[in-house]
Amino acid sequence: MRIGELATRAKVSVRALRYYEEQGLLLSHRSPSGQRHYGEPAVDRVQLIQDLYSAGLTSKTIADLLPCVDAQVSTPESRARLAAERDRIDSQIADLIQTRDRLDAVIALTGTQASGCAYV
Amino acid sequence: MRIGELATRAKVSVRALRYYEEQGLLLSHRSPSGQRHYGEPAVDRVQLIQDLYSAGLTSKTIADLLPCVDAQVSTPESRARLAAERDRIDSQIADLIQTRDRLDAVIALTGTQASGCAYV
DNA sequence: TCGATACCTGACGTTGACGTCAGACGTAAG
DNA sequence: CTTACGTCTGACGTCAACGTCAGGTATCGA
Repeated sequence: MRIGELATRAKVSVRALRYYEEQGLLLSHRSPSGQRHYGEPAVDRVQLIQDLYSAGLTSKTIADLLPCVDAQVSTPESRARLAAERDRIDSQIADLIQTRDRLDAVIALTGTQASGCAYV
Repeated sequence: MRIGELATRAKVSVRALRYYEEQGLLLSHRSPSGQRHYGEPAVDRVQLIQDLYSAGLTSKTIADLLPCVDAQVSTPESRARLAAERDRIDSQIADLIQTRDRLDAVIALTGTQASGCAYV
């Protein structure tokens, strides 16, 4: 498929896909005229890239780690890197849960007021 | 305390504190010469602000919601806003857990290789 | 064959949360 | 009183992940 279709199916912009390629996260076959073509697995890969981005990983980190995901091989360094990122995400989850609970408490408190309006 | 001490104790930069004030997230008493002074609760407040930032809230959103936290009062709109942000954080947590598990799987796979080095 | 899209490569613009620097004033220790 | 450090207000710089625009080429349905 071409870049437009991949963008639609993976729900990202065409610009984002070109950016991923620029960062070495996504490969494409080029037609003789230079247009990018992708296989089916590209859809999942883009999704994975998005997930890693939204988990707070940077392009460079993703570029470092994706080869491990691809080849399912790792050097001692990349294993450490993977574990470090996993731990970072773990503590990020813990922080988020704390913040969510704090928001919940606020909601509960402000909810107890009958109408709870500031200018009653 | 003055801004430098607050920065140290809350582990943020002086610049960040001035930025928070600029965004309406943090108040200060000014000495006659114009220097900022803070009370003890400011330390916790800065921590809360940081938590909300790292949960993905924007300055404006935080500025909208902090009055509810302070006064423990809310309008119907702010209650909806609080709930919306809470739900966003919830799904963010779910996404992070998925990504973490995916990383775990990768670690498990690459770990099975005895030494797992790419250039064995 | 022709027009409507889709795609290409630069390259500059955007946004948020600060970093950093300049130039001037405040404050505390000796 | 001086010296050194803390603080002040602008105001420009930064960085990542794209958005957007310009000018030209490709592809495809009718």
